[in-house]
Formats: sequence, structure tokens, C-alpha cells
Amino acid sequence: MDSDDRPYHHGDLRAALLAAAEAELAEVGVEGFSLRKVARRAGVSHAAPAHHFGDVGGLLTALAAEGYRRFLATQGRHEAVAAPDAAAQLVAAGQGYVAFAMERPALFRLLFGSSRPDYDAPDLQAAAGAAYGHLVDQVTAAGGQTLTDVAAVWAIAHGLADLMAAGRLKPLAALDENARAEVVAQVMRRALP
Amino acid sequence: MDSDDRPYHHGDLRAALLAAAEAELAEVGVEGFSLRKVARRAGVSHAAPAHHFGDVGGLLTALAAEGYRRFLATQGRHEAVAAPDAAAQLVAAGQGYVAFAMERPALFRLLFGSSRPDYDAPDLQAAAGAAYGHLVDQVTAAGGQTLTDVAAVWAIAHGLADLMAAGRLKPLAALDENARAEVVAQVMRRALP
DNA sequence: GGGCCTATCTTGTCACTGTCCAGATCAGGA
DNA sequence: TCCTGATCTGGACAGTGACAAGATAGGCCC
Repeated sequence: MDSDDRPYHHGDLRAALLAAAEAELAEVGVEGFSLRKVARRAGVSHAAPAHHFGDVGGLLTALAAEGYRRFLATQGRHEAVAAPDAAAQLVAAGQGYVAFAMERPALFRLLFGSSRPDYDAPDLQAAAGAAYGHLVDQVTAAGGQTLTDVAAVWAIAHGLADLMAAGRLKPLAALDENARAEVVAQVMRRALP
Repeated sequence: MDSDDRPYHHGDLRAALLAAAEAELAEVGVEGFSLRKVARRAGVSHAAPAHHFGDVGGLLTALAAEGYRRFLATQGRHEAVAAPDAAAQLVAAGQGYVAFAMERPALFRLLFGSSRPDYDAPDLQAAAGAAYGHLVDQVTAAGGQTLTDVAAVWAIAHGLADLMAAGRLKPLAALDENARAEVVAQVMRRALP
């Protein structure tokens, strides 16, 4: 009767839901996020996500874990084209931090400004822990030893990124990519003595 | 029949709703915030807030404007007990920034990490603009001139505060208040050359 | 092949939410 | 006194997240 050619079983609904959730997140942000809209976007009934993710928190937790892996990957891409010395690598990581926040502000806010993901979930805990571990490794490689060093580096990279994702610091956002990367580099270099 | 001694007209419902909203925000955060729960907390019908604030966004906008005024007041309190030179004042403002975020993390996130308040509303725009203006004034008074200077100072204060409000940077949160203020001061001093 | 077992997905339902609407209550001025 | 406008209530509606029961189908053993 109905011309619905969609099969009853999707095949890879979990991945499709994650992709739909990311698109939805980019459009409406964490605060307007709706599980049912994600299901509609994936062309599936409103209760289908439950089987794969449990509830909204589960979906956002999975999305956040994937987000942390991409966050590290973005940093890695920036580090790969930078000079190999520890200070330059640290600057590159900061530039990657900010670039990620500007490219995917909603996802960035899910990772660093939302309490909806469950940070006790092993998958997310591992992904977030890897990002933190990478930071500490870089700081120590660059000669940082104290809590002050870690705090300064992290704060300055995170502060820039969060302000950009929030649409603050308009004058910095207005710069073209190269000029902005240079400002970020200058700011980052102040973090280590 | 009913022993409800509450009068039909509240008297100062607007202020009562703002207080209830702040308490609710502190308990459940922006993401769990509910207009009807705020109304129940204030002992009033679910539709009562509409007359004073329009909708949820209006209530959160008013709360955010009040929050920015308190944010500036907190900074002012820290500056008042610091040395009068520009650098010390800037450090004190950063300490106030972080202290505010730790004392009221949920309110801090409403101010800096939420898109629910309407930043085109004149009241909120003025309050947020005053906070930004204060920052720029302090940076210029301390000898800062370039965009890099403003970005560095703001990023480092905001980064520390946001990480603390998010419960990251546990080792810094574990310190007692004086030790933490000293670390914040050391980090802040790196922001200006 | 036939028959089940299990994961997957749908449909229906419930409580809760934000918003709108009509009406009740009340304060203060004509 | 009456009436006008501001304030607040109660009911309604669509949308949401969660849950339960049933429909569908892929896979596995005989």
C-alpha cells in the first residue's frame, strides 16, 4: 500500500543516528537538541534510538566520545605541519584547539560546556582522558613542571577556544585564518615562561 | 475551605521569580531548567511568569543581566582589597573572575556558555557590555595595546574560570582558597608581557 | 527446508514542558 | 460607586523523553 521502500531493519542505524545527531547539534545546539528530531532526521521511529543508546544522555555521551577523538585528531593535524620542537608543538596544539572550536562550536560546547554527557561512561572517560593526557604530555615536554604551567597552557587555549565558540572576541574572529593563527600563537607563547 | 493564605496578588512576584530562578538554576543547571518548576518554587501558577518575563528566554535574559552585574561586583570586591597599580588590579579582576565561576558555576555557565538568554535585549546588552568594557579598560591601563593583549588576558581568566566551573582542573580546585588565588595570580601575570 | 531465538524497530501511552487563551481577582482613579 | 487595567489562575494544545508491548526479520540448529 504505502510506497515506503525503507526496510524494517536499517542496517547501520547506530552510525546513522550519530550522524543525524551531529547535524542536529550543529543546527540547534545542545540546548535545542531533541531525540525525536534526530530520529525523524534519520527517517526512523521516535523510539528507535533507545535500543542503541538508552536515552538522550546515552546518545550525547556517544557523540561526545566521538567528538573528543576528533578533537585530538584536529590537534594532531595541526601538530603534524608544525616544527618538531616541543614549544612549536604546544603552540600547534593550541591552534588546533581553537580551530576545532570555531569549526564545530556546538560540538565543542557539548564537550566542554555541557553536563548532559555522562562522564562516568568508560568510552567517554577514555576519550576525554586521552585529550587531557596529551595536554599534560606536551606541557611537560615543553619544560613545564608545576600545576601553574599546566593551568596556564590549558586555560589560555581553552579560554580562546570557548570565547570564539561563544561568538565573543569578535575582532579575533574577524581576522583571516592565517592572521588569527598568528595571534593564537603569540598568546600561547605567553603561557610558558 | 483551603488554608491557603496566599493572596491573589503577590506583591513583588518579579523579584520572587528571579530569586526562585536563581535557586533552581543553581540546583539543576541551565540544561535542566524548567519554567514551571520555578513557578512552583515561588508558589505561583505555572503561567504567572509569562506576564513579567514573556517566556523562558525572557526570564533567563533578566537573570543573566542581573548575573553580569554581580559578576562585575565580585570583580570590584577583589580589586578593592588589591594594590592600586594597574597590574595588581588586573590580577585581582582575574581572581574575581575565577571566584565568581566557582561560587556560582551554573550562573557562570548561563552568562558565558548558554545561548538561551537574548543578548539583543537592551538590559542584558548593557550589563554584558559593561563587563567587557571594564576588561578593556584594565588591559589598556596595564599597558596593553594590541588585540593580542586583550585576547591573552581575557582568555586566561576566562579559561581558568570555565574549566573550574566545569569541574575540570581538579588539582587546582583541590587547593585551599589562598593557594588557589596565588596560582591564579601567577597564571594571570603571564598574560601581559 | 522448517522452527525458533534474539536483536531490531514501531506503535501507543504517560507525565512533563512551554506557550497561548479566557476568565478571575484586585488596586486605584474617575 | 463603578470601571479600567494590571496581575494571576486554570485549562488547553503540541512537543518531548521514557517506557511497555507488539511487529519484523536475520541467523542458527535440526
